[in-house]
Amino acid sequence: MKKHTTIYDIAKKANTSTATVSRVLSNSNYPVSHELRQKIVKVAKELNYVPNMLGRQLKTNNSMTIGVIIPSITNPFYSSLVLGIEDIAQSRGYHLLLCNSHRSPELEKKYLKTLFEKQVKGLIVSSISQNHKLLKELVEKGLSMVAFDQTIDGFNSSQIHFDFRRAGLMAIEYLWKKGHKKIAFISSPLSRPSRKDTYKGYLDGHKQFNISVNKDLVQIASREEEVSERNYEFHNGIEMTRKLLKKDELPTAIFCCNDMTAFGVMNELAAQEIKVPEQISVMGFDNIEFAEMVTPPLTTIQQPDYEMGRMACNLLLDQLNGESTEHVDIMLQPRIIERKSVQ
Amino acid sequence: MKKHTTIYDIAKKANTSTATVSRVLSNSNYPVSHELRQKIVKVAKELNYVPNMLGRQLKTNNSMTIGVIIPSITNPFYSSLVLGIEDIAQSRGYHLLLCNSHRSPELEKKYLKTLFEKQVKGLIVSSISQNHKLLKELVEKGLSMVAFDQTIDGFNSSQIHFDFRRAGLMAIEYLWKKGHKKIAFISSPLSRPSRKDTYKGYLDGHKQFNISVNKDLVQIASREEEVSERNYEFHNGIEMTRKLLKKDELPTAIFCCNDMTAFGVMNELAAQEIKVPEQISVMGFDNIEFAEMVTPPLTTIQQPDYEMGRMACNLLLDQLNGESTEHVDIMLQPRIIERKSVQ
DNA sequence: CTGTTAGCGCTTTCAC
DNA sequence: GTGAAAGCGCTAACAG
Repeated sequence: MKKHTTIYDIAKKANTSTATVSRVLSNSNYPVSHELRQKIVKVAKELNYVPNMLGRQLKTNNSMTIGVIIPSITNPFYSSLVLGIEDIAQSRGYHLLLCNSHRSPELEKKYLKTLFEKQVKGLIVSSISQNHKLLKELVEKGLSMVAFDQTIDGFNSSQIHFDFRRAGLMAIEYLWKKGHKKIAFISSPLSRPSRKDTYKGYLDGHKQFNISVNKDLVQIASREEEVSERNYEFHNGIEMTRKLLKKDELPTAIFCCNDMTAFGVMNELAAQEIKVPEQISVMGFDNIEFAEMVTPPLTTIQQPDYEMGRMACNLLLDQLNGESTEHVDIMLQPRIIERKSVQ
Repeated sequence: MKKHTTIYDIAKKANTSTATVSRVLSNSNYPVSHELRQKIVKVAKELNYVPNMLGRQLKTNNSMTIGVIIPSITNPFYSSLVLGIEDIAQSRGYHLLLCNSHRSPELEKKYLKTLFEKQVKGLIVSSISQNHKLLKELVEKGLSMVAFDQTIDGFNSSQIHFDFRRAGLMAIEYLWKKGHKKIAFISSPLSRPSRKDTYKGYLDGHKQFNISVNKDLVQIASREEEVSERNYEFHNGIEMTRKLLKKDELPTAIFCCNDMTAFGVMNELAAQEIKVPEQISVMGFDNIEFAEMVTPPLTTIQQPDYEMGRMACNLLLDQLNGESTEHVDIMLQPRIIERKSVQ
């Protein structure tokens, strides 16, 4: 584990200056004679030179690294999102610092700080915190960011939204057209704006199609997710279904706040020997990869996770590179994916 | 987006030197008088100081960042692994650079190089490349690494293995004890040592329990996964099941190389109206989160993904911090998770 | 305790 | 085309 060779070593051996070596080895388009150039490249190879990017980064104040903060990579929605982000980042020469906030505002805050200290200039974040003071501060200090899921107003930053409210409405419309009038809603707590909007859409749909809302059919968890809990959504789906099935009036269809919850619902229905979709239809939300893998394959609403990731990253990098200074606000539209869980 | 304040600014305003400021602000245990210390902290706050870690990193030659290279974060096995890694990294003050190799040796190589240039001193890798020349070079140059899945010999690095061969054997033993004698094996290509070992275990089991191996029951994909293909394992499971069901002799149980493949198998069986487990039992491998969410819940072999991630990261960081210089080789043992897909 | 100073490895004026 | 030299922001001898 000896000393690494630096451009200084190369300059010495090639009888030239560090300036010229730098010009050649950093692919600058600064003119350097062909012979010298070749010599430098040759010597660099001989000495087994590996550039130390920290030097460059310190000098140029550009770390070519972006940060990503999400609740948990274990959630397939986020893993697809991150894959999309990383694919673009990689193709444009950036690396990606991954941070799982575990839905903890404290952790999120810590990450925000340390990423910024590491000179991350671009951030893609699905913020859990209600308090955007720090985020705002950082943006003022020069951080570029693209936000997901949550409307963060009051400062300049691009945002990618998904029309949850419309999605909720579309779900009800779809179910209503299939003849359903007793449609349950099963959800984890409405602690995120996205969930609230989905629920609003559910209500919108009832109004629009003149279906009365039966409170017994709305089962929203009151208990918040524990930070370290695994498979929370799934288990909550089970729990809420049990509650639902104890009520006097049973639904003919269940609309779930996400696919994992829907899996829990289907699981409990199967346990109680209720056939999906023959006796009760189930509709999910997200269209994660597994939605097509369960039996019956889940009818759901697509959130274009991978594409959202790519889009977010391109947006961010354009912004970072000054290729586009204006901040965009994108509202992606839902699409229903018909499979077999709704009849 | 003005100039950031540096320790120099603080030193000036607090009438002291950068050395002292650094001592205070970097939590060094170097003695500094209480008054001066307080003053520095106060001024730092006033000036809204944010340390620039690049300076420190360049100086100390320690980036407090580790790299992770995996095939794809979209695979739930890897996302749990990465979560485990990140949880430990975070708790020990490190950040994590995530790289998806997409099973491309070229991409893997590129990541290896760029990570090293970024002064990443620790790496956790599930290598796809057969050629470990570069990896070896980097380790010689001072990179610490922990490898997964693949035996990389010839140089010092910790490795975490899983006993795939024994797992294969255990699966057959389990199935045999349930009375199965016609056990199919469905797998993606045996391009990774882990898969080969699983298959060896399958054969071991047949030998041990005196079951003759019927080649018709062994369906291993010949077509390699395309780099950008999504849900490959799932679709391969479907495809191989179709092939299998065309044969004269049908199995009473199917052992799959991983859970995703098992989902494909179950899906196709359902499509052909074959009941699981009444008519054919299905056994998976990995115990990803979704294994308990499908219907029927999948009986499978546990690979302790999250724990492996934590372990790998702790190992790596101990090594980096010189807390343990010896390189460990760990072989984790399989455990059968009984659910409902085997009868 | 405190300050001076010399870099870490690289880029980038600026002068030649 | 080329090189000298001044830093980027920070830490760590070393001297006092």
